[in-house]
Amino acid sequence: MNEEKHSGAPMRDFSRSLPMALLRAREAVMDRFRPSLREFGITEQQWRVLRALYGRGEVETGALAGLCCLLTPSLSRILKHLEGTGLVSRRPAPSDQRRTLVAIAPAGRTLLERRAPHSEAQYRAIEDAFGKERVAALYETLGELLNALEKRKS
Amino acid sequence: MNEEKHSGAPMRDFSRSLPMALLRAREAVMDRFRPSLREFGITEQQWRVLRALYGRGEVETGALAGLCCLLTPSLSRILKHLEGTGLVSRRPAPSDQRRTLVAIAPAGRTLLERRAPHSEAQYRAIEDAFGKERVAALYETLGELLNALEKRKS
DNA sequence: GCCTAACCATTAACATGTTAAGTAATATGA
DNA sequence: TCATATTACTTAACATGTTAATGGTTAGGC
Repeated sequence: MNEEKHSGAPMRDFSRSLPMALLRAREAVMDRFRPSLREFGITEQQWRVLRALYGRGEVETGALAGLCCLLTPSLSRILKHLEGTGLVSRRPAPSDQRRTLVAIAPAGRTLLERRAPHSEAQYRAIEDAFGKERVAALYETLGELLNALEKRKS
Repeated sequence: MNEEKHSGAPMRDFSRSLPMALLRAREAVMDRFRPSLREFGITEQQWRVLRALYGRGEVETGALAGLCCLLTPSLSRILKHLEGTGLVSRRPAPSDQRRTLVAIAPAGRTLLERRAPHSEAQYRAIEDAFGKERVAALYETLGELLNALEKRKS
């Protein structure tokens, strides 16, 4: 079932889509974190930015985008919002006026430290449900997949 | 390094974020598919819809959303676009006028069958880079993670 | 020093993600 | 059968994803 007759090779089964499999898994994980994010009035991406800035001093916009896995246009809008609500601060780099240095602001630090325990609780729940060693192994596998794919991109 | 002194427990390292790890991996994979999607003038989500409809006859909107891992508001807009460009067709279900039945149209089928070989080529490249067995094992692990998380959501 | 290329961030435009509200059709129960 | 709740989809509003274009800023060659 779920197949068609064609001249060429049969179509790959839809369940064997790597992007879909990764997306589904990510959504299942995020479902655990979304309630607390909503409770703190912050989006997933805004959280990623605060999370990346925490304990890191000033970071350039481009580097921050890499850390958060965001494209710079998205980050640009997110920073505008975070700066507006006083969670981060921005200033041009003294040595190079093209660059912008971003840092977490006191309000951002406070928000992050308040939500962190909620986040950790969900991590524990996930490890309980799936197994701590299996979670660790998954990090390992995903990191290796990254290494394998990032060399020689076609 | 990358730590701070606080009263409570130390902050989880940013590299140990499961959503981030899954997102990074997915982005690395998608980087392989995006050029061909662009070449065929279609977005990732539009492709997912065509891919899900292919070989499946008529599908209700709600079920289609589940198959594609899309929320229904997003799918609603995507279907409007796909119907406008003649890639899918929609009609109300005869038995229940609330429901909408969606099917892939001939133009959609043609587009899908033309792009499929490009997509398969990238799958082969990924399997060559990471190992066919390791890719299969990853599908397995992600599926089991899904099972573990979808029971008793808190 | 000056012109140009390269660089970095932002803005623009369109598509999607996310939550809430709206609308029409069906099911339910008094 | 009629009011009500429920269901399925759509719209709305705001935030982000994605690619292209814009606008300052610095670097290099001359």
